[in-house]
Amino acid sequence: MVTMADVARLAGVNASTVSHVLNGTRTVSGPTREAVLAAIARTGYRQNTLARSLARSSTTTLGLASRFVSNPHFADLVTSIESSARRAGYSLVLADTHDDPVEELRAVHELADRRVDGLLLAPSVHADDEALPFLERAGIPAVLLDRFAGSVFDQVAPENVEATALLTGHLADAGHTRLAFVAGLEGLSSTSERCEGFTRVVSARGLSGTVLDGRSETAVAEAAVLSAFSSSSAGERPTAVVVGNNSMTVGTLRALRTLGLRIPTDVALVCYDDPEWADLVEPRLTAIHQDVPAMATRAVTMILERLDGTAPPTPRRERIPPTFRHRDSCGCAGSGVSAR
Amino acid sequence: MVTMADVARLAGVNASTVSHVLNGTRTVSGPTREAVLAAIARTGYRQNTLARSLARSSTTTLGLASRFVSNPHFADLVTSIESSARRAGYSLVLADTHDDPVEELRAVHELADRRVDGLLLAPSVHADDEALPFLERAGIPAVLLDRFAGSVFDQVAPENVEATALLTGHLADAGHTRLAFVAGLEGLSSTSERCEGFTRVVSARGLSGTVLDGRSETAVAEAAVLSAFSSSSAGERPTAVVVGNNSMTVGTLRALRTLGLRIPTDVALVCYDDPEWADLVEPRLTAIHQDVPAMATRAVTMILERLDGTAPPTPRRERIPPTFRHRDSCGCAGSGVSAR
DNA sequence: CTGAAAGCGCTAACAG
DNA sequence: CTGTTAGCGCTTTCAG
Repeated sequence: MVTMADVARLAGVNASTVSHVLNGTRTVSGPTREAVLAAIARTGYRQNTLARSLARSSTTTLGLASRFVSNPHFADLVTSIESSARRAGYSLVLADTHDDPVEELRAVHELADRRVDGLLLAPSVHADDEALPFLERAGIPAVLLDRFAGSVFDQVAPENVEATALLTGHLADAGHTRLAFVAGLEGLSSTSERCEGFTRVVSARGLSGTVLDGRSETAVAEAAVLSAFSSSSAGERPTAVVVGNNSMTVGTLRALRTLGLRIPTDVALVCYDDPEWADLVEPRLTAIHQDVPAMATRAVTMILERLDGTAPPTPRRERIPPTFRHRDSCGCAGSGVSAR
Repeated sequence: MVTMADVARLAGVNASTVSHVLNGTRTVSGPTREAVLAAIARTGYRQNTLARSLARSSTTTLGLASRFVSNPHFADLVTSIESSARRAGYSLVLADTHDDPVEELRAVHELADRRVDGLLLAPSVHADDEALPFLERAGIPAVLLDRFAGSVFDQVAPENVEATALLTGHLADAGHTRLAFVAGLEGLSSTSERCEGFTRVVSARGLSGTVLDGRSETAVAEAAVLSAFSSSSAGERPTAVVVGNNSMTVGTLRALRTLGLRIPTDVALVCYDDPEWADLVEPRLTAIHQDVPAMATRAVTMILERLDGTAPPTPRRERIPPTFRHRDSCGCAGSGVSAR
């Protein structure tokens, strides 16, 4: 690879001059600049970001640590983050946390070792134990994504409690009295918040509410629903179910089909998260749609503000409001009226 | 941040010794190693990958350049690549090509500037013009993913021609004579190959085959199908359609529903790509399922072999065989028999 | 307006 | 078994 020194030699100038024309960091005379540019063109010189980063102790890189696999929003998330990041001149490095504290710590270490300027983290269940303290100690600016944890970093997540309460209330309004909730991975703030929304409505209205553990996974949710619905007689089983997220909705649908239960006739269904195919299935799914791109770009903005010092001194906690998509799977009177 | 020199000082040794215990690159006496390790623990020292990479001229980083947005396989792809990469000790840096030659070149430059050791690229339509020659000139090991382009790099992609021919033949076997094909972005090898599979069967059997341009996008496909099916009378319009990929399947389904056409009664449907929800819609989709994780891990293996010199001198071109998932949307006699 | 020189934090001969 | 000494390729004072 051709280096800056090579270019300098060819242009008959000092390396520092080459650096300065490249970075526009001091005024360079017309002819000199031309010579340098010519030499660059002739040699096909490309700056070595590594050396540059080392010298400036800044990498213009953002790290994203999140669970990759079985995260339905992952593609959206990465796409939005990458584009806002690179609009600001930053690259993106990834590390998978697997939603496991050990892997998460490894991921965060890895990113820290690569000296990312800032870090976006979807905190795992026990992020407060190791990962967050490490980041704080290391002084790495971070924003927490999708879930809340600790209190020293900026956080941005969708609103969960009210949204799930809305979903639950919607079923109750339609006359259902025996409800089930398919819950996500235990310990995540998103899980407990959605659970809270469900429980709140159930107790406020004196309904019966069963919470099933779907562990945020398709297969687990499928098994949980299968066993819950097949073990109870038709007169006792829930007549409506609220699903806690995307992947578990897939599992729930599979389970109900296996059981031969029709939606919404035999059991009504509503879900947190609005998959791309929500309006393609029969019946179309009534769902809470979260604005992943908004959350992603907001997170990037927050981290950039931390980096350039324009952020407020105290950590921010923000909620992105989701929207209700009223379709047919709820089986309520007004079903089929709105939204696509 | 604490540096290696700090650790060395604290341990009462030379920096090189610290380096060697960290890398296991020469034998260090028990006590010395202990001292170093203790110092590392006490200081919370973390290696600076930047400096290390600069000194070793190797970053143990792989770059992935691909279209992010509206790539249904993206999440799978990244997940698989990241995990195989990090099993081998490599990190992953991303850059979005947007499937546009200009953005692609920018992406590739960016990755090159970061001195990735190897590059995985889903080549855009005109990758041969700029991006590939650049990589070749720069001597950056690369493997092409998902589509073929040029002939100097290793390539791995799903089989397209036979798979699409199979899909088309399946419809023909069921008695359809007027077929339509919703094609992807023009210029991609995957598009032309799938088109070829369709066309081959259509002409071999003397059928009528219309090719619609869906540009690999949901909305475009939707519009194309909408206009094609509404402009022709019931007696002339295709009775079966083959869709070229995932995103366009969504568009096609939406269009058919808008038109009030029932599947498979009014029009039979089969598609290349097997979305997660293929068995959740009514009717369940008959589809070609490609093994994205297999392709991803194979690509990583190939690049690693290039890096450690175990790869054959001549570029490899490999196909990952997809599988046929026979479900109900084809409406053929045997429908509903197999697969979930 | 431009050159010289010191360093960023680490690795890797080269000595001993 | 361990210390010294050059770099890796760039940025950035400091002079001039």
